[in-house]
Amino acid sequence: MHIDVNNAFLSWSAIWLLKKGYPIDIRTIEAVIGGSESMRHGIVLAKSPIAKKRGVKTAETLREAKRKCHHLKVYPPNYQWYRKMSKAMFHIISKYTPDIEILSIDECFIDYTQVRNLHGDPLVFAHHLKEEIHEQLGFTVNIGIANNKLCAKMASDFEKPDKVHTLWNEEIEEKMYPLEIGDLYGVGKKTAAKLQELGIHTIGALAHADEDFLKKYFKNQTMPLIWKAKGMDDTPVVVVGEERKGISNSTTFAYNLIRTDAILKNLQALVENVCISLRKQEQFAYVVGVTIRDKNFKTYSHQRKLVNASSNSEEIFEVAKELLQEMWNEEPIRLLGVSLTNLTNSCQRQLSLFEPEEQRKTNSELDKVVDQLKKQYGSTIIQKASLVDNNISKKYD
DNA sequence: TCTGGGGTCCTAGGACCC
DNA sequence: TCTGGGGTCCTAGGACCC
Repeated sequence: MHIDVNNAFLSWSAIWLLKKGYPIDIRTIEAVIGGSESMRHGIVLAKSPIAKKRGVKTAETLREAKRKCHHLKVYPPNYQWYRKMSKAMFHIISKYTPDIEILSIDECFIDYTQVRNLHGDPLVFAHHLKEEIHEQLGFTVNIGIANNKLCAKMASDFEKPDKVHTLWNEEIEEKMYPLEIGDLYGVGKKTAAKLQELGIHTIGALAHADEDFLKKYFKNQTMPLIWKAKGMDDTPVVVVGEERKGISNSTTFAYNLIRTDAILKNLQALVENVCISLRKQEQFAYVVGVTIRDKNFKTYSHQRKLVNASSNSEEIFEVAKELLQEMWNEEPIRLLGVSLTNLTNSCQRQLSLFEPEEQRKTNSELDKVVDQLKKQYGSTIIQKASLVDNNISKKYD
């Protein structure tokens, strides 16, 4: 089964606003959740059903959305609250099975096969679960039931909101083949456009397409594409642990940055954020990456593998600075980002002949003390003097 | 006042090795 | 008659997802 919150951010904000005494339920008006335009974060994060009916699309600019929807109301996101609602929902679902794969803040898969004998008919169960979430938390979900994850995901996307759908193997031709090619999970804008050009407009057409013909255009991706179109998927439900494959933090500035000192200060703040997250989960990173986007929206990234995995803010900042310097062409910078990947749990070190070991130990002790202080007294209790007044605040703290 | 932020996975090319 | 073949690792960029 795939469980998916209907208009997650918007529903969750609606609940929060009602709780605070706001007189209207924003789920019932022309509304979106969107970023601040003056901060240049002005895109649609979630839309109400009526806004959707007017043609408003997720991720389009607020300006565009307002053009389509004259009375559009825009509300800011509240990530802390979203995380609370998300946790509460997964908690309810976890009561029924430990086999839960959390895909994102608002959706998950569960492997019902394992608990079918316990909870009975899947359709009956899904309706019950949907109602329980609605009654306890106040928002609706869609649930898709199928023989595999791909089809369950497709099914939960059928008619919304507050619905349970099945997409059993024998229903694939009837329910999935007529859909547009872009509706297939894993087929995005680019692939959809390529397929359309080749005359393939529906999922069914892709399922029946000539393999050799497609291989000329999609190479290794051809068979996975066709399998998906046929509703084939044998990936298991994997209980996803807390550990991530990578950690990143990026920010679009309200104004393009051109001064080196301002850019470095922001780079350092981003490094601090990702390092703190990394140390929180007691991991170390082998690869440091820096991304910039210039005023023309062109994005560049450089990354470097370290000899020794690290979680040390100073050490990683030094690498990040080098990466930035080697790719920055002095163009005004719109976005700056830092990523840590190739994470590991242990930090065995190759001792260096040249690196002073004492300095390294001091740095990591310093990190520990700073982390502890932040944990005990809040994240604003201590910070680097160079970062005072920095404009990157931790959104997810 | 155009165009977020956090992810995962894949590909292609180059360096390097035997 | 110049320049094979198999492999690994690293990096930059892109597609896709919510």
